[in-house]
Amino acid sequence: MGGTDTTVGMSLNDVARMMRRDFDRRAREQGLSRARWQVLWQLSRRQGVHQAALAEAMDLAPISLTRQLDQLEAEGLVERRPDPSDRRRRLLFLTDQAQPALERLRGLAEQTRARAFAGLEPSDIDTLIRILAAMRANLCDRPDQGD
Amino acid sequence: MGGTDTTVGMSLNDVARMMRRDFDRRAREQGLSRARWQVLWQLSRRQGVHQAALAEAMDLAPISLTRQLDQLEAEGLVERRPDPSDRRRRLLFLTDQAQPALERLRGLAEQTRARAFAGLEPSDIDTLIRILAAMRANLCDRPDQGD
DNA sequence: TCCTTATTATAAGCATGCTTATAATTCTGA
DNA sequence: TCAGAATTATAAGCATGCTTATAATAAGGA
Repeated sequence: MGGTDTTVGMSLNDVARMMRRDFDRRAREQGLSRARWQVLWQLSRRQGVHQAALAEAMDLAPISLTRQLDQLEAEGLVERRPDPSDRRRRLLFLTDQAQPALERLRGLAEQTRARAFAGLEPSDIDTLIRILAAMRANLCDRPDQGD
Repeated sequence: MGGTDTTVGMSLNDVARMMRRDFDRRAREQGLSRARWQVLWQLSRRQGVHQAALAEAMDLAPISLTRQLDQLEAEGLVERRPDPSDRRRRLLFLTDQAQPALERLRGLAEQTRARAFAGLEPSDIDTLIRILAAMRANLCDRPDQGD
């Protein structure tokens, strides 16, 4: 019993789900979900990465990325090219089509962000960013870590 | 372009997912997932509520709760009783079996919580709780809310 | 060299959230 | 009173995360 109520974790999860829902409602008409947009977003700053590295950067199981990439490739937003130096790998690139979609969805994300943080002090948001970074580091993938 | 990077929302989502994963790994051997435990947890403080009200309290779509309750009922942890005053409703109660499961899983949640917040100041955690409460209020279900 | 182990991508199948649709019941207002 | 609207629970089917398993390839050590 560390003192703090375990509900902090539940709240965090709830708020994340509510933001996801808000964004996905906005993005519905655009035909791109939050999850797929996030892949494009990450990829835009790591062109030429291979799938395992991108999955690690996003703290996602590689297989969770595979299906998103299948769809994004089918829609012509992402291209997979063989890696000449390692035939197991496939390198990832955005296509020209991806750029406008990225910008459009960035605008929607900003709307969700603005709604979620309405009325909060900028210093609070900075604190939140700092706390989340620390938590991410704490949780970064080592399955067997006790109390 | 509101100034703040949209990645705050993505980080929040990532961290929530990482906590969920950490908890579910611990809980696997107990046979109860985080989602179902959370239903028990909320129910323990609202015995006799009907499903729509519980869903609203958890900011969940009612149907999302239905399936969890189906399973919890099948496992003997939850009981649904007809509401004599409204035949559409079914009132929810924990069974005696639920209490030990609740306690066990509360311990696991505390482990995940401790890992996630390791090294953070208690004042930071208080700030986080306050920020999350404000965000939840901002996001509370009114689908059409722009920038 | 060649056998063993690790890495990469993927497949299969589960968990849990969602939207949309439906049936039963209740409420409401002419 | 009774027809139409709202509420409650549920079903069907999709999205997206996971674990576990598999096939191809690479790397490393006797």
